[in-house]
Amino acid sequence: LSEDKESACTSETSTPTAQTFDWMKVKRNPPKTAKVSELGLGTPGGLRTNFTTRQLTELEKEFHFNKYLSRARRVEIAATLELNETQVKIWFQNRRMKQKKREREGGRVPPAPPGCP
Amino acid sequence: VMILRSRFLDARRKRRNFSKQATEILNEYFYSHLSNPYPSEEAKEELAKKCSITVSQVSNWFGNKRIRYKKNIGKFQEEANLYAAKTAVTAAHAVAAAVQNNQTNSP
DNA sequence: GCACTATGATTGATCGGCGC
DNA sequence: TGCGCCGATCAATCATAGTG
Repeated sequence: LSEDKESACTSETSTPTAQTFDWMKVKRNPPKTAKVSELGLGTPGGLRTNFTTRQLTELEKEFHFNKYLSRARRVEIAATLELNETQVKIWFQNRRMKQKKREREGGRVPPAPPGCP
Repeated sequence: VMILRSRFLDARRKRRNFSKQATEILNEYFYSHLSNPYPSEEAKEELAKKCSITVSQVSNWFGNKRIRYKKNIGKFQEEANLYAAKTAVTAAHAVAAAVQNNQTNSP
């Protein structure tokens, strides 16, 4: 028994469909990615950092060893890979979710399709 | 640097577009819930079954749809009206049925 | 065949809620 | 009051499929 009460800008003059609901206005704050050196160096804030192959490889390796990181380990990895502790923390969180997703609905459907080019 | 791209030449590859009817079902839901196009987990499962795709694919579809829709509402206006009309017909049938029922049950 | 657009998937990061 | 985590979502991008 739940109803959505989204606000709508009813500027309709002839078109029944043309409302702007709140979800269409949602805007995310830009990433605050600072960096190891908190002074304006390295990553220009507001950009989605692209991890290098080396960083991803190391993170992946660590993940297989531990699904969760201790504060100390996080600091080490962040320093080694030149990333924020936050970035490492977020990476692990996303990685765990990815893992869960695979286990959940990725448990099958690998049979060899009959169609062959 | 460019080699970094080849790093993930993994899954995104072989991509299949969903069937015409699957897209039809997803769009119907999207436009009939345009005020709040966020299907619940249960709704996603139901849509996934009807469309013969996974729940994740349903989530991806709605995620992409919402972002792309609000990015350029005008571009989807035609599509929006199309599905709005479609659901309107359904509603009309319901109303007609109600009226019929009402007339036969009015002393 | 090739340029351009439509579309499904991936992913670093954000948002709101929860537990400690 | 703050922090880490979860679940969902955002937003930008990648690579491919479809269209002209």
